[in-house]
Amino acid sequence: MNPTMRQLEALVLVYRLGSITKAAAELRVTQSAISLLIRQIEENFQLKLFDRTTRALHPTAACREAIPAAERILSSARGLSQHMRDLVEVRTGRIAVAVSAGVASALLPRILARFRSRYPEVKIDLFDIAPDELLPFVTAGHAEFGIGSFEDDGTSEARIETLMQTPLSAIGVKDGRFEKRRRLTWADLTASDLIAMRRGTRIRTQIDEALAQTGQELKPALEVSLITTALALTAEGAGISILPAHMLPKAQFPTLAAVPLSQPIVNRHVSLLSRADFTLSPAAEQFAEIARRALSTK
Amino acid sequence: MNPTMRQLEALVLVYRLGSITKAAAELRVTQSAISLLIRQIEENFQLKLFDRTTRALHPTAACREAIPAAERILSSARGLSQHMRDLVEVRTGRIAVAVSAGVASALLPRILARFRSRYPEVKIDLFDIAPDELLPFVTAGHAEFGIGSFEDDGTSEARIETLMQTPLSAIGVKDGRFEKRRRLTWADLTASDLIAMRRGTRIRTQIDEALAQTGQELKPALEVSLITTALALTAEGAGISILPAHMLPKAQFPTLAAVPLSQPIVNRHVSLLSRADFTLSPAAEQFAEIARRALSTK
DNA sequence: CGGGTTCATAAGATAACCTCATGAATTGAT
DNA sequence: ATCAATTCATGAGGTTATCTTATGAACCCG
Repeated sequence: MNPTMRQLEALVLVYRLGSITKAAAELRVTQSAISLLIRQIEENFQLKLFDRTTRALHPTAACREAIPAAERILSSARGLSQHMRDLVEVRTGRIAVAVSAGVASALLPRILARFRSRYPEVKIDLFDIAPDELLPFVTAGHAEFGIGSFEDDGTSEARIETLMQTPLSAIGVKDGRFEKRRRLTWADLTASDLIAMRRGTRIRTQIDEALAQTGQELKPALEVSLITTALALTAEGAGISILPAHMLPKAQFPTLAAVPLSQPIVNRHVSLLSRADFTLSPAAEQFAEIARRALSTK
Repeated sequence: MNPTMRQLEALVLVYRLGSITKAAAELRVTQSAISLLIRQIEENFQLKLFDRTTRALHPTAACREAIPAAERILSSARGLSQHMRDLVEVRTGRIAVAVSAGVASALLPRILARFRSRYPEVKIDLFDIAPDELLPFVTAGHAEFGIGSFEDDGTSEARIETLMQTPLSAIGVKDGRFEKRRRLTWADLTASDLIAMRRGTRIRTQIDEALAQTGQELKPALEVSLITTALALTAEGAGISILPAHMLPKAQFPTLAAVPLSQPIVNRHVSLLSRADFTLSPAAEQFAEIARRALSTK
């Protein structure tokens, strides 16, 4: 029969303190409890571990052989507990996060900075992938959760929480007038050169569908694949980009401003995606919480 | 709080089998017992270890981190149990034995051979020391027990058990007549050249005291310090040695024979000496047992 | 949709564990 | 030498842990 932790604890402590009474005091139990534990472990092993007169207490050879093993076991158990506590208190851990490219460049840096300053010990595996990949990637378990814009396709495998919702905006060069506008309509843009995402991308599809419902149509001068391309072109004066406001990283493009578009207002969601049937690790939970705060106060 | 062995056992088994029910079957308890153990360890750690729907069971990241540690702990515990069992069953161990020189050469070889063939895994530290050293050596804890001839000085620290008792004998060369004698008296020897241990040795002291009580006196032609010297001299025809019969190793001196001396009979004891307040290890116990049998049947 | 499977949970039984009270042996001080 | 103090052992009794039984809920599969 295997010894219990309690028995090993008693064994080591009695050995170290050379006394049942002292060991009992250390463990905050009565002397008879320890006396019993020692007897139990001796019965388990069918072996005397201490030669004890009423006065003195001497470990036997067998005891001396057992002590190192017992100490190893106890310290491993304590180490395990400590490690688990560290995980709970996010002093250690590793999380895998998937983000769509747009989120990665515009929103993630701030979230990441906050998280890393708060929980510097946690390792982060960052996967910046195409928006369409987000859902399967997380569902397959490659990442604990994902942040980005994607369709809720209704499969119950995923837990989806909307973190922020920003209107599609016109992004143009600050010229003293443009950035003062509180609002623009789609119709206001007909005279301008427009830069939009290529047909087939999620953003573009959403725009086209929304405009079609109001009998309008987007006629971009330029179509691009990457958000940063659009922004760079706009910054160079090539035209006005049509993008969700949150996708403009202000630090990176200080000369640009975003003005919300109305009639119709087309909202883009940024959501947090995770597997419905899996608990987030404490570290991931904290990451999600920081993402929530960073994006909701915006 | 530290996890219990039982909890770790359940954790590892559930992880390995991917099922609470199967783990329960393996441990011969009900499913609910395991369910409870898992919940307990989760509460201890304040951490989900398995994401479980009613159907499936998935280890969390924390669980995967815990498993190796848990397995180490369990296998150490089993290793410890195994080691203790090996000690009990004398499949391993190490014993320190002290013997006086006379015993070492004449009696020990046979005991040792038997013990080693029966318990080949046990390491033996053999100390062949002067008879006077035997008691302090064992009392000081340098050897688990000793075998030899010594005075029982009455201090209760030692446990003394007489293993054999042999009369002092005349040891001479087999010449067709000498070895046929069943018995000789001390008086019979007055005409012969006698070889005895030097004055001051225990054997000699005992002889002198016993003879003095019957008004006799030993007048050796030669006095030596070592038993083998006496035997070698006798074998070379230098005279008759006066020694306990058991001190003649027959294999080593095939030409010699021992004839008990009477009037008076002077008995020498060979005893097993151990510390009264210490338990013998299982290996030592077996060694003592073999010594007992080897010497009593003689 | 119903039988079969798996996990969760509540209640009760059993076993493990601890405390309390007491005794025996030994030490050390008077 | 005697007596108080210390230390360990042990038996009785209560508390806590642990297991079983019984049942329910969720899910899968045919």
